Amino acid sequence: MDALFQYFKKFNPLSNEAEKAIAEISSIVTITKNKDLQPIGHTCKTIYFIKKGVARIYYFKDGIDITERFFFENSIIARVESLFTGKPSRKAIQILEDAEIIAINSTQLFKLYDTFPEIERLFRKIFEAAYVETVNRIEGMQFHSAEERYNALLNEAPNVLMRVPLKYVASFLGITQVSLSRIRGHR
Amino acid sequence: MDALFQYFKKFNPLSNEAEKAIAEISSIVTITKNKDLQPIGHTCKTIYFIKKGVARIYYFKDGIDITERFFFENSIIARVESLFTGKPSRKAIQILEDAEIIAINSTQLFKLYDTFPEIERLFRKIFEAAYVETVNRIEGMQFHSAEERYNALLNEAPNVLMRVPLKYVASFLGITQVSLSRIRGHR
DNA sequence: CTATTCTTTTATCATAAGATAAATAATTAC
DNA sequence: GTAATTATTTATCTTATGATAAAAGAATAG
Repeated sequence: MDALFQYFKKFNPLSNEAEKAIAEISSIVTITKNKDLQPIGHTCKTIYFIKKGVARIYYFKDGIDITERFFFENSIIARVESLFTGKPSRKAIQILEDAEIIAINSTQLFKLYDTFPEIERLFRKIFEAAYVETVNRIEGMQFHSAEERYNALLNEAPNVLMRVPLKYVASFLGITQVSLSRIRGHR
Repeated sequence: MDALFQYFKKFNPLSNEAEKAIAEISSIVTITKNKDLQPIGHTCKTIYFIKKGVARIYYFKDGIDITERFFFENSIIARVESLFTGKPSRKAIQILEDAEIIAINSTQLFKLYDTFPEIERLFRKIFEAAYVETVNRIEGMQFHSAEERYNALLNEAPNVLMRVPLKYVASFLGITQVSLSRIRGHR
């Protein structure tokens, strides 16, 4: 649990009572490679924090498996388009390396917002930062060739390429696996 | 100002005092077509609400003008990657139709968060919704041909195509103006 | 109202990436 | 440790989109 509170400190340090309140609505989950942490079609009622392992959010478009994003140690995962709307998600969370995860019950968390403004502020800041990342990602997707996007990934997040099967990286970059392979063989 | 408070109601209704506090840090701006509401390089210290008019956020990549997003009546604009990080923005906000805009001083707004948790909650929800939109947009960008993206825009936001010069739409879709023109002539 | 500028379309050619198939290479299961 | 499965690469062919140039059309300024 300590890793989580360390992570929180970067956004908004919490009082002991607030930490305790979050600990009470959280649990530790260990889950093995290739398992789905959350399936497609379920409404997201949990915010996850990865202590160890790798995960991705993925969905199917016209029967093709598409990776929306990868997640590594010390980050928060949630299918926000479900979490914030209450609608079922068309996306799943899959574990790509055996993982140790902290699961925070979001229904109870949102209730804590009323009694602990500091918790509301914390998660406001966490999701503001995630929003910024997403906006920046759009910038990287507009008007860049597949090769440029691959090279950017190689520079900015080489761990993705080292820890994740390329077939998942391809759809994340918005190209086919074959194209990715071609690009990697530079031309 | 009323249009703004009507808009807020959809997210989190405010007390009269909170509305008054926001009114005090806001001002009305009228600005004409083609003007920049905020230039590139400035740090975003204002959250705008469009009462009337159209705007876009744009930036230059390798000297090419790229539209990140369009904004119409009854929506909030801010260059969040600057607003939430305090760093200067590489993006500008340009007015595409003579506009009437409410400008909220974000520095003062963020101070109000301490005295009015309801205001913090309101903007948390506004930006959560904006975050969800952005996540959904990424989905539309992965693995879709330019033609599919054009048709999606035509269905989901025909007002963009009716009120905005096509040269700006092209970069928004991630294609050249010439390609867009070709697609519009269906092939 | 005319000239100038800006926007959109059309045309041609070049190229990056898709589709499909098949060959290697690497993992996993037994 | 071997077979079976899964992942990656290589090859060929096709197609969508980029780049460039030029023409047509629309908007704006004087």
